[in-house]
Amino acid sequence: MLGSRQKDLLREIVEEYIKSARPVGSKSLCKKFKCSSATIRNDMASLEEAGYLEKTHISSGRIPSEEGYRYYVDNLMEPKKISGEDMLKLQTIFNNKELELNDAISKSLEIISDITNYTSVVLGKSSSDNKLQKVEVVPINDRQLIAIVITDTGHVESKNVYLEESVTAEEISKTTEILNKMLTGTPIDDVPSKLEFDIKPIIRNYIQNYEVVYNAFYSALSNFTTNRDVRFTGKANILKQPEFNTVDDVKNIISKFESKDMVSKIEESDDEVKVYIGSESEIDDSVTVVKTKYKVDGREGTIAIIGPKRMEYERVINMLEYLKEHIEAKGKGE
Amino acid sequence: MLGSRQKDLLREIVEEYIKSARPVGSKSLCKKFKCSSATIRNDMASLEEAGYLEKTHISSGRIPSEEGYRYYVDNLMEPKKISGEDMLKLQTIFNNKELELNDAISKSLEIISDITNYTSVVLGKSSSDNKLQKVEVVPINDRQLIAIVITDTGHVESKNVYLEESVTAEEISKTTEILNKMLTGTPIDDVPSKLEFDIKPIIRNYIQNYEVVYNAFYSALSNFTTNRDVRFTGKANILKQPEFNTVDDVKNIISKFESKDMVSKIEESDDEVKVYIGSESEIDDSVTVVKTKYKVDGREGTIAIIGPKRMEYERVINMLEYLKEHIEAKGKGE
DNA sequence: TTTAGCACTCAAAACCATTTCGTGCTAATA
DNA sequence: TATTAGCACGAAATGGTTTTGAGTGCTAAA
Repeated sequence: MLGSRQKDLLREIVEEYIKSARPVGSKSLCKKFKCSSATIRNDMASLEEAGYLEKTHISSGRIPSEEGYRYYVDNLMEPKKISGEDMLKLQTIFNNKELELNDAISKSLEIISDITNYTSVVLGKSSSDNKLQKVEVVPINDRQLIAIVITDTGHVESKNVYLEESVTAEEISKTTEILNKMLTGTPIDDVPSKLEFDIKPIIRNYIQNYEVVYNAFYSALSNFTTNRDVRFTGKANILKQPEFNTVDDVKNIISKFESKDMVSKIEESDDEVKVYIGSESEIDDSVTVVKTKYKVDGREGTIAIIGPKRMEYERVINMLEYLKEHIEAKGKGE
Repeated sequence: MLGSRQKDLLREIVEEYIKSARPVGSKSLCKKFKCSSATIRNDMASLEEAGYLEKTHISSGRIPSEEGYRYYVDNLMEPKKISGEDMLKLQTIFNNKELELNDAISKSLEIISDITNYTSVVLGKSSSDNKLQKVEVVPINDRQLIAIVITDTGHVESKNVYLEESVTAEEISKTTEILNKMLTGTPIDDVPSKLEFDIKPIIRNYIQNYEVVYNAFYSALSNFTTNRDVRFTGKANILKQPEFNTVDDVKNIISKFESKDMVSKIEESDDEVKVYIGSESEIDDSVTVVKTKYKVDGREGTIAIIGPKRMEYERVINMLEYLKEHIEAKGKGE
């Protein structure tokens, strides 16, 4: 167990390192603790023993280890309160009634990225567990239609329908009617099988050239993009952080950011604002991810901030909490 | 004017440098030209005089200048023919009938990025000069609607409509009817003014609580995202190129890639495949952009490959030409 | 027009000494 | 027992020197 001065010391070291990005030495803490550097060194040694501090080389100052950051976040951070300045900047966004919720979220994260120099992400919830509410069909020309699928949560996805031969307008509208009658309320994932087993036989009875129509709609509606709405802001920001100062570091982190499974690693299922430090992030040992889920009338998403482990934890956590609250309030309020 | 051996020499130097990324010296070309290094040096000096070659320092080998690449692309490249291997990889995509055109384009560019280690971009045409073809309105709940706007070229954009008070279904459908009657054929850019001056007075006559309805639709339909459909693939690829070997180079190029006006600099209006070398690219002096416009029944877009100036020009140009052809064929064919 | 030969340049690598920062340890002290 | 002063030591960063190697320009001869 840590003594009280040791806790203070750990906090001081973490915060100093967050500010300066340089290993902190014993001498620099003397005044603050009103004792000699030797005393500090003794405590530092205990903290290192306990796994909360590290050295970059045998005779360097100390930097926090992953566990050190964790302990700081869990036990040492000051009570949470967003700074007035930060709040002000975000407020203007949410006061603007004109802005759609999605745009407001994007804009907020842009601001956060700009003022913190970290990277931010919005990740819309996949629509796979949504239910189909309506299909609209709009003719573009005699061989092409657009099918617009709307889910119960308001998600819209449009698909092109290419007909191999032209089909009369009545046949299209009859098909649309059948699709709506049969598919409303169907979970998106079940649409393909329902098309094949329930709808195909019915269309056959009503439509002359039913194969053309069926094939066209089947290929349009069978593969819904699990296309999530993903918006990154400030990917290049993280490069401003001094920890990325060799070519390899930079290349490595950029590659991670661009990789295909990046998105899956950001998704969050916890309602609280959570902090994933270094290896906990699963993205890269050198970064921390702060993220949370938001829920707006059945529609969910994740918002996340990615920065170096040496991140301004309090500030980011506070901003994210504030943002989450306001997103959910705006979602209800309007 | 360049002598015939000088042309051969320039070609050889460009191609060697593209392969090796290292300045090429006079001695290494002796065997190929069956002469001494001194002779080569003389010709190199002329080529440098003419502006086609450069030195990295006073006693280094030569590298092509921007003009050197330009001359190579315009006059020295071999006749264009895509390699069988590259073609094979792209063919599989276009043989897959299931794939939608947009997906096929994305997939092709993914492949190109993977096999070349360059970055590729698809840029859908902006919808600003499209005309509104239809507005569909779908109720989500009593305070929220979704307005779906479809253009004559098949572009679909959905907007959320938030009502301040609930409005009857009849009023909504009446409004929809009016919108469609008045707005069909209107260029997207003119929608806001038409709403205000033509439609507002009419709605007033038909709808009880017309202000609520009008305000809701106005804020939904007044700002169309000039949101272009932009898809980058392999942004991190360019970092594999040896020219980006200092931290600053890497940071610089990544920042350029992430900057807001990147998109506008990629758009292409020429039907041919065009090459923009270094400063011609307007993105960064260290990159080359190869790009072309494609047109599929009235819908246009740009496809582009971004790589170092030291790019495999022939290969990229050939692939892009092949791709453009097949996109347009597929667009017609189905 | 081509070539051999030579002097010269510059970048990169290797080497070395010096400085700086901060440590661990020991022994003395409060 | 906790703190402190003092000292020897380690590693990184800094800066200067030398060496090496690739490749050039120029001149004079073939």
